[in-house]
Amino acid sequence: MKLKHLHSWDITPKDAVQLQHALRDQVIADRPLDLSKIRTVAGVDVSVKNNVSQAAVTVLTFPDFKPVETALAQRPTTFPYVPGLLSFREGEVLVDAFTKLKNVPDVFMFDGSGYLHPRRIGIASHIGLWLGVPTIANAKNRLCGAHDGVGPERGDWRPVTHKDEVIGAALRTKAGCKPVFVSAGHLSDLESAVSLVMSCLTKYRLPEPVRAAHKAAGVFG
DNA sequence: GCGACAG
DNA sequence: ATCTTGTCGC
Repeated sequence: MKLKHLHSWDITPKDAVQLQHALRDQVIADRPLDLSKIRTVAGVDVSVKNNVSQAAVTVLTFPDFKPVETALAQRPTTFPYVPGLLSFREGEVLVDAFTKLKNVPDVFMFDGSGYLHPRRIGIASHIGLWLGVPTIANAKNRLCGAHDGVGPERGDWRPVTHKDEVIGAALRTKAGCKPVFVSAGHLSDLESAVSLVMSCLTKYRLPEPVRAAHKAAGVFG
């Protein structure tokens, strides 16, 4: 698929923060998704092994999760892991994988945060600007913000707030397991993101698109 | 100053 | 993220 080249990935952590401030206003995180029109969903993930990053984008049919296509890409891992700057560590290799992707899905589900970010531009939102296609975020841990206790049943959730703003949701995707942190990416909104994640659950804590991408990224070839 | 901190 | 077997709990 074709991507929009918005900037270079060869920058310092300090300049990356400035770039986030310059890009944040372009992110659309208040646009509802029409779940009834979604026919394909792609999971996005990156694994790191011996200083080599491998990106995986796996497209699945929705809502039956049949595999359609998986695009992979590899690159030396250069940018360090800095909380809040994950998109600069995984962005370039992800763009390589997206460029190889033939089937453009209706929405991309990232393993990481989106609007739930100190500057409201986590990896799902940032890369969403390059994609120009709806994205949502599903993180396994909380990057920032706070929330009250989440109920014990699958589907229970509580808003995550940061500086008096609701930026995401702590969602119980499976009883007995810790919640996941859902947020809007780009061209989506929190409510739609929570609905889509819930619609992508089977018998595990993580939604199928993310599980599929994680599995594909972990196996080098 | 101290603690928190996606993957 | 990654290093790693068995084990406790819903």
